[in-house]
Amino acid sequence: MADIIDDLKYRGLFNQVTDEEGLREAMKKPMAFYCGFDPTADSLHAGNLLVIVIMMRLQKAGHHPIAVVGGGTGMIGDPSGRSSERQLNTRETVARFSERLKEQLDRFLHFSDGEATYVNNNDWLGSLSAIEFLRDVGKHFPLNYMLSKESVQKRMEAGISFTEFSYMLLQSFDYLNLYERENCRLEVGGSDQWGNITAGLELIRRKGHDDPAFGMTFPLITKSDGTKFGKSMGGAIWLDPKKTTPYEWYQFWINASDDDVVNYLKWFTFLTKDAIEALAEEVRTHPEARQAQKTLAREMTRLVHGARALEQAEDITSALFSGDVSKLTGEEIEQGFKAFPQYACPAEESIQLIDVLVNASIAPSRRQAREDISQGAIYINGVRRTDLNDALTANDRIDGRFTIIRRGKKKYTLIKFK
RNA sequence: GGAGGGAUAGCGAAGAGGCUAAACGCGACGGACUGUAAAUCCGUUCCCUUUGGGUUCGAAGGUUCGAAACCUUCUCCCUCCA
Repeated sequence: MADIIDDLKYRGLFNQVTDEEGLREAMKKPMAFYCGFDPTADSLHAGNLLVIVIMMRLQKAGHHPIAVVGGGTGMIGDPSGRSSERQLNTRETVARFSERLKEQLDRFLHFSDGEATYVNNNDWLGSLSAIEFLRDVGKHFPLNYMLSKESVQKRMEAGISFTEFSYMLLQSFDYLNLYERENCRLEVGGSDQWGNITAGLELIRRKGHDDPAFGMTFPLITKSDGTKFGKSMGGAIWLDPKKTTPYEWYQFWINASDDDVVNYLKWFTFLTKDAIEALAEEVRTHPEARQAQKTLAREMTRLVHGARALEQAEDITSALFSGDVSKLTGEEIEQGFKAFPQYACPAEESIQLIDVLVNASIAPSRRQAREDISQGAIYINGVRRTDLNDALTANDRIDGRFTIIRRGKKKYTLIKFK
């Protein structure tokens, strides 16, 4: 097995480490490491996946992952990388989010069979009294040290509450706890976590622990065009199939630009260096074949949603992008179109196309519907319709039940007749 | 408390009595091209079947044949002085 740190460096996932030589030495033996996840939503998103995959890499290299869900710190809010104060969530919300994250993380790291450990820092932070905290943690941090942190500095102008200011102490207390209870020797995180990680190491040192502990960060990833990674059509890309269907997930990755796709392969897949370099060569020589994008989409969909969902996503993709949806059977449509908006329509003899578009929310207004039709944006079962007075009839129903309407290049809506 | 400046379509920003459903830029959406890419080009972007109609320019009143534009009051924002 190649050196994990070298592998991370190759993949562009290495930002900085507190003591590289020391860590390399320590990693010759299996070690426990941790990474935190903030319960700020009811699902992890594509950006979080990077962190998960990095944990999996370390796990594959023989180390033991501890995933910490911030049920306690999530009550406070991490100021790192943020320009304004966080809106606090209720106790119930944080608890619910935490539970979701645990379920999602389990699928990748496998807590149940002991391959990884799950903890919620609410377990120790929730019952911690203010007095204890100030005596046992706060006493070890000079105010100057805290004030000089970048996360705090950046907020001095815009304002920062005492609550968020204190956040770093809570996270360092996490590390101390894991160090003492789980023999955890490494904390990893995005580069914005450097301040919090080093604060943890500081606390461990000041508590008189000699056994070395480490911190390592990876860069915050960006797209080549400078826009934020992990967004599509304004919305975030989630791991939860109810929020982002496997088909949408597959589409998100296959739409990666040539400039980004090789990076994504390095960051998110477990393909070897040789395999990645071969695909990079493909991008250079045969960009139109989009081998790299296809491989990426396949890998990511299999990883997150499994082989069966991948198969479905590929089936839907080929039907939709060949434009030949009319060949699909009723069964296939029922399976495949779960990913798309649907509209139940009364099965009348004939319905004005414009009315259908508006009723099914494909167009926001009749005026817009007319415009779409006349501009050639509307396809019924794969066939363009440009007549404003066109109507849907029984002939337009596949299997007597379905009509597939496409607006623009790839927005599909399934009309179900009943 | 005093003195000014501002509020215009998703956002930014023109307009200072009729030629304004409101320039321009961005965004968004369509189309062409293409590789489900990028770039580019073209079109649309308040609502309604119309070279036509309706409802808009912070809110409410008023002046006028006619107001986003003028007056009054109110609400909110910003700057300066205390």
